[in-house]
Amino acid sequence: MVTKKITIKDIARIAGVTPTTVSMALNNRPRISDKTRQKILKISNELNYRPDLLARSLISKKSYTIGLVINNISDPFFPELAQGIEEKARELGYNVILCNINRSMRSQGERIEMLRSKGVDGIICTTALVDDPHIRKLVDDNFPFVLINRRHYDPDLAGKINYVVLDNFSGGYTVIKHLYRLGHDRVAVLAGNFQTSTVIERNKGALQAMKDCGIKQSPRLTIKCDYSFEQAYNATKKLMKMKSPPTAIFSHDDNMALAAREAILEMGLKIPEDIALVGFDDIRTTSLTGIELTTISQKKYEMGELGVKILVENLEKEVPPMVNQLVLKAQMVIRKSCGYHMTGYVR
Amino acid sequence: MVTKKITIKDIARIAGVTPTTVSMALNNRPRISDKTRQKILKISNELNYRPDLLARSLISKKSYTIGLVINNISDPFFPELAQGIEEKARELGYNVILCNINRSMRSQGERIEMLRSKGVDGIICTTALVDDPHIRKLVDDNFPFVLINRRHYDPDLAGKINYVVLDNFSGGYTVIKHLYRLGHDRVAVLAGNFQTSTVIERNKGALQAMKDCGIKQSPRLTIKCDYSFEQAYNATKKLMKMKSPPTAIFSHDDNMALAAREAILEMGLKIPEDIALVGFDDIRTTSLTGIELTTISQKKYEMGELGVKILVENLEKEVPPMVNQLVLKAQMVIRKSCGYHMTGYVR
DNA sequence: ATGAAAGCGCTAACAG
DNA sequence: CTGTTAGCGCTTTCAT
Repeated sequence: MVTKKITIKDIARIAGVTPTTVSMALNNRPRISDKTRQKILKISNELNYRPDLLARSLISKKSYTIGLVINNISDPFFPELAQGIEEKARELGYNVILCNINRSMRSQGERIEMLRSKGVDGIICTTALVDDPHIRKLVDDNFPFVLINRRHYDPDLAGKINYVVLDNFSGGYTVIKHLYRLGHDRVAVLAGNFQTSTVIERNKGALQAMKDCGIKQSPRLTIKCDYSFEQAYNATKKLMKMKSPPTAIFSHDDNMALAAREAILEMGLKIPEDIALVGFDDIRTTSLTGIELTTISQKKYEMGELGVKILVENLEKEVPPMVNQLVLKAQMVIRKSCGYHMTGYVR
Repeated sequence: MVTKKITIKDIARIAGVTPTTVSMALNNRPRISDKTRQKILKISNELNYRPDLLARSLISKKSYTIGLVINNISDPFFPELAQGIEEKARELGYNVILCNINRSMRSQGERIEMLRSKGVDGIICTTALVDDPHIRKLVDDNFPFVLINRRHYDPDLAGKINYVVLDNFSGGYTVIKHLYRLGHDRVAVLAGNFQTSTVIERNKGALQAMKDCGIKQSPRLTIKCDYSFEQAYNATKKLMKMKSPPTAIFSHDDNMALAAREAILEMGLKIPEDIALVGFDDIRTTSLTGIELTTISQKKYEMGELGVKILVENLEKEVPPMVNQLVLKAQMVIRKSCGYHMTGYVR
């Protein structure tokens, strides 16, 4: 049995006042005499009083809790993001309910419903698809939320959704341009899920760069791997066995790039001598000696912080605040896997 | 403005019944005519009714939410653990509030209080110190909780605390024995925080193995690095500059081992030729080609699942269930960093 | 400066 | 089968 719960009634009884007074005293409201307040504070300390925030939320319609919807906390992109979110939320007085949806978009809807039922004040979603009906519903219901690393493409919703994203187009563009200048005009792309803005934009950027460089990309060189290590591994093996294999691989995330690396090394090939490799996200592992993956950096922690900041502004401003749509600049981290350190730019 | 909230009152009014009936119908209680139930269900669907779980919790004293206290979700040990926890919790009908306490034990107490105020049904704690007063308080209050990867040493509490841990003693023992058999009798230890059972036991195991092997360990070879990458990096540099440097390093976690690796490689030394290296935890990065760190495996996902399972059993059994203290077997993953593949066991 | 009464949304005990 | 009443713990008018 958990020890009996102390309520303001108990304190009131002991202090010889009413619950109202106790409530007022504990919430530092004015119009309570110092003497009474002190007495109440003392008793509440002695009894180890712990306010029931659920009861308070029932009245105030504020739970000071936000929901975080992510694919999978084990994907190395998310821990830092989640840390930024949790720590910023905490700083602003909020708790975070974590929801792993593991790629099942069906479950995304349920989880969002659950979060709303549990009274979260807002939601941070990192899993939205470009035509996601659940996101549309949130907008329709005027429920506060922010997308991180995702956009929604519905034109009706265009100006209404808060988001924090990297400039993914520019990221994809930069990578291909970089590779081209290093002499690569046959670049395979290991792509994520094409239902997400992230992938669509990275890919668009890549294609645009190819076009600008006069490369015509064979569709066979763009392979949908859905952010899966295994799929990327297998795809790479297949790519390298082609009659004329690519001379470089651009992976939509570092995790798949690491998978490609395993495949490549296992085949006895060398990075970057035999094949250049570029990732995306700049997860920690990429900087280790011997890995040294060229990649696009993402300030994951800061993105998390920003998302929370925007969300909480929405929650706490009386007037509906402006919609915030942040697009962070993409920056390339050049390491050894692209071969830059060996040759520099050819042209 | 968020769209006005639909309550059972609204449904009741429309259906021409009382809120009680609606409540009963929606909760699938017997004694409601099928006709009424159907009508109520239909209306509640049409109105997009979403039950207010906070209100329900206020009565039932159950929130179906558990608190997860960890140091830092960005530490690579935790994401998989958290995933196991979240997914198992979800399967059992619970949500998870994530609390990063980032090594500030002061904050641990506050976070636990906050979680309890928010009405969590139980707590999973991965940060407890061996004499942690907050844990003692939970026991005193009879509040349901489970430690993961931690034990508490208070003899009064010995039989009362649920936990899931690896056999850390055996882990430490195995590593040293392994290194000794490979010819290493001068092994440095990069240690975590000695206020945790994890570290105390890993170290005890290591010392016992040294004793059994007839090694007398210089205290200068055991260095407290507090699980910090930077501290481990610096410590390694210092170690390697000693007059007679160690021939092997045992790190209390993989993260510090990777730091040691960076330091070693930067100094132009080779692993394992110049120095053998063994980690702990078997995080993903360790298996990559070129890293190939020998380590002690931890089934992080499963530990998380087990923790939740034990906790929820505690929450849902009418009779106070047995205390569960699970000690999982430690298993070594031999890769290249210890040199086994080159020499095998000498004796 | 304090108290009395009402109610947040829901459920449970007891009637009818 | 359904309604009435009461109450979870807290806050919030409105009195006094």
